[in-house]
Amino acid sequence: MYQPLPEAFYARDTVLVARELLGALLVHINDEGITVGKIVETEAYLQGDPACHAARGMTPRNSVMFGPPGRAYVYFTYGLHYCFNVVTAAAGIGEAVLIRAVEPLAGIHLMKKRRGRERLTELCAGPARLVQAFGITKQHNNTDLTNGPLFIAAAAAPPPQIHVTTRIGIKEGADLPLRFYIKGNKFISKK
DNA sequence: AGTACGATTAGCT
DNA sequence: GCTAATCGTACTC
Repeated sequence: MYQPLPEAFYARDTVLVARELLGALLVHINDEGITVGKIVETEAYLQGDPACHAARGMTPRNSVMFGPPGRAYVYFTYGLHYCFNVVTAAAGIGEAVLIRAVEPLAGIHLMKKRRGRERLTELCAGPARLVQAFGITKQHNNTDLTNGPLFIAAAAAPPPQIHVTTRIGIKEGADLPLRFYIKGNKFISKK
């Protein structure tokens, strides 16, 4: 029913991918059930960008970013949270798009159970929140988003109006306009 | 071997 | 608005 976007979708300019991911559907199927949400907020992390994990060369943690596009880059931060990215561009480049917020569409009961929250706006508005709501774990790091239980499907609606701002929660590169979200959407992580 | 800190969140003032 | 929670990672000595 949902068809994963092909590797060719991810193997393009990272900013373009970040913009075109808005409206696309994040899908995860596991033994607990299926969860689906519309991607409403993304951030691009680029080569030569001081905020990018890959900016200072390859390390064990960021090596996935240098791998083929269309893989999941899941990293641990603040001692208790995970964030989910899609690897973009081409192998060896080290760029990715952080998925920052999703609008819940299906599997909402499961999301509520995983999050321990009832309000829809508290389920998937924030990078670590959506990871928890979708049951994404460190086991998904480096998994193939074009062929597997965790994937992204093409948008069901025409391209949305996009708002561009600076990125959230970073110190270096904080002035770059690399955050994208769907104008007027109620499930954004922050105004 | 030691240490500083982070692409966050929740709860409290 | 402020800050504790919490630990893997990267970097220094």
